[in-house]
Amino acid sequence: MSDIPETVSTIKQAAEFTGLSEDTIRYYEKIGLLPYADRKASGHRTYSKHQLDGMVFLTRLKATGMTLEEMKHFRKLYEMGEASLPERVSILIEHKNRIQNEIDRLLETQRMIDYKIDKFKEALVNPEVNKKWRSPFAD
Amino acid sequence: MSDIPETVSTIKQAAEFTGLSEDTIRYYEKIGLLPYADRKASGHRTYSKHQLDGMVFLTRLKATGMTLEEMKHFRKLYEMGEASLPERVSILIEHKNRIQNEIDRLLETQRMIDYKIDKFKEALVNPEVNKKWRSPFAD
DNA sequence: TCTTGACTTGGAGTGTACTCCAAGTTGTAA
DNA sequence: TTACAACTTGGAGTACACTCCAAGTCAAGA
Repeated sequence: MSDIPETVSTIKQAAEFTGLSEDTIRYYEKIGLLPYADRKASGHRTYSKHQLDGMVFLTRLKATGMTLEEMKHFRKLYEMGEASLPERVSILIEHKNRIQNEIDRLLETQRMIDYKIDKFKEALVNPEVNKKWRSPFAD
Repeated sequence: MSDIPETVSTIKQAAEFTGLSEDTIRYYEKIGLLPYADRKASGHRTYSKHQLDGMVFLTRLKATGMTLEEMKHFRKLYEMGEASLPERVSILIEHKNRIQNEIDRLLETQRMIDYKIDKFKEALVNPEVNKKWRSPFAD
């Protein structure tokens, strides 16, 4: 049952892999969203592949609207171990529902934009349309 | 060719209709995203139905990731009249594509969350799974 | 007329999430 | 060993989008 040695990355490589900036990674560690990273003798941070995967997971949650505070809470549950699994599942289900609502809103706005594009194109072909159909835009 | 009289709203009613706060509506006017509103003799703002529709359109663009600066640009084009129609169409098409990319990312994250939920549930039923499958999360 | 609530302005303050900087240390290649 | 890049820290600064406040004006009902 020995640990499989994992290749280890510098913060620069971690930034490249995750798409986060080095400053952002340090910032996430500073606010407690990422744990205090392993260090080389020099004090330089090192990251395992597993940790990089974790960071990518974070970027997904963030990109889908989860706040840093919510992610910190999720992380805290993770650190508490198996007992927190049910709550972690329910957080993920809740977040998935939020994503679904967001998708629905985006689709609706796409339909609205399509409608407007059609009207604009009509107005381009026949300027009279423009007189009858006033695009509602904040005037 | 007389103007159809439109019912006119106070800023409070505008806020209720659009979901924006009164402060936000004044802020949008202050930064030039909304034009200087019509006033009653008292100086109080008034809004037509058409203007309210325009504000709702703004909230849609905002909710789908357009920045206030981009919306200001779009508004400026609108004020320039018909000559700007082609650019307005291309901005909307571009924005629609951004929305599509966003939808794709959201769907992908949903699939990832489903995968994780499955794994969590397996771990709940059979704690041994938890030992073998380490959730990558920033550790 | 009095009171209460809605509205006005300019400007200051807030929350989120970074982003940058200075000053110092470490790693590597010539 | 001398460059020079990469890394470290704490803390300050920034961007965006509001949000709140004070001090004053206006409107409508009892």
